[in-house]
Amino acid sequence: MDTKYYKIEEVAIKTGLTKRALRYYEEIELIIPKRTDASYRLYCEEDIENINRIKDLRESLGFCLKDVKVILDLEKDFKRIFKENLNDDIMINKSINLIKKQIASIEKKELSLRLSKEKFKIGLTKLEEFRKAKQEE
Amino acid sequence: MDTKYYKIEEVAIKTGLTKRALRYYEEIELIIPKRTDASYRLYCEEDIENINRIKDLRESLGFCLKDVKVILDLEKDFKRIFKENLNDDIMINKSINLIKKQIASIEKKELSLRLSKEKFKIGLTKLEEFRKAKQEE
DNA sequence: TGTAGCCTTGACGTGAAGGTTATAGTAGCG
DNA sequence: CGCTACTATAACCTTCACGTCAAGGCTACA
Repeated sequence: MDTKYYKIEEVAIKTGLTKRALRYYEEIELIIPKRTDASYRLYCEEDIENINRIKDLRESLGFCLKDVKVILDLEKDFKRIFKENLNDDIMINKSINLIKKQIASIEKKELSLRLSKEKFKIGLTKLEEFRKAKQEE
Repeated sequence: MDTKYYKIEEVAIKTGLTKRALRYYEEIELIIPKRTDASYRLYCEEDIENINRIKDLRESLGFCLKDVKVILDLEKDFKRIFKENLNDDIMINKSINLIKKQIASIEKKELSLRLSKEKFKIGLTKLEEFRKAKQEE
């Protein structure tokens, strides 16, 4: 496999994170890139996908990096189960339960968002009507 | 108006926040309760509504307290406009634009959540099928 | 009137998520 | 070979959102 690798600055530009953030993510074992002989970090495509995923989970959805780690670890287990055709009941059930929890947490957030949006939309309509009335005054 | 007022501990229990958090919210001018003569904090119903809103905006939606302040201030303006029947074009337009921004930001979050949930659901189905297949082995 | 159980204001501590600065190694180019 | 632009680690600094004492004031009730 001749996978393409990216150095830290390219990744920073591609993802919009800072180099410090990327190094920090390695510090907390969230994204661990390969290294060159001179120990330059080398990120592969999958790393970048995960970094974008992290950005989204944090910025849009308000997960902290600890939560994010749980999610990424879950997906890792997940891939291993299929790849290695594991027959580990305990692990499979653990993964299933964790996924269900994540889905429930997402659905809770979705509900909050819907309600919040409704509130704003009603306000918007009222304000626009108010403005129109004032203009016709 | 004989509004009901609550002391800090009652509010903490009612809202699930800590007393320290409530004091902090006052420190950053997010929720500023009235005071007794002995300067005990007295929260009214509207304060409590706002506190619950803050909880939701933060915990579920991942807004930081600064963002929350912008939103609450917006709602305050909003109420003033109607209550005082203001004819301040600039303020009305500012409010409308801010609300639109908030709605857009919420819709972005909704999209992220939908995608994230889809991903988990697909994974869940695959895992459950996998487990079933293993059990029948 | 005393005392238990609230409340107040400081002031310092803490964990998360990086920012910043300093010092030094490395890679490519003329 | 030297220069420039990258990279590395390490150490310290910052902001947010509170937690945690400490020292003292207020209130209700026996």
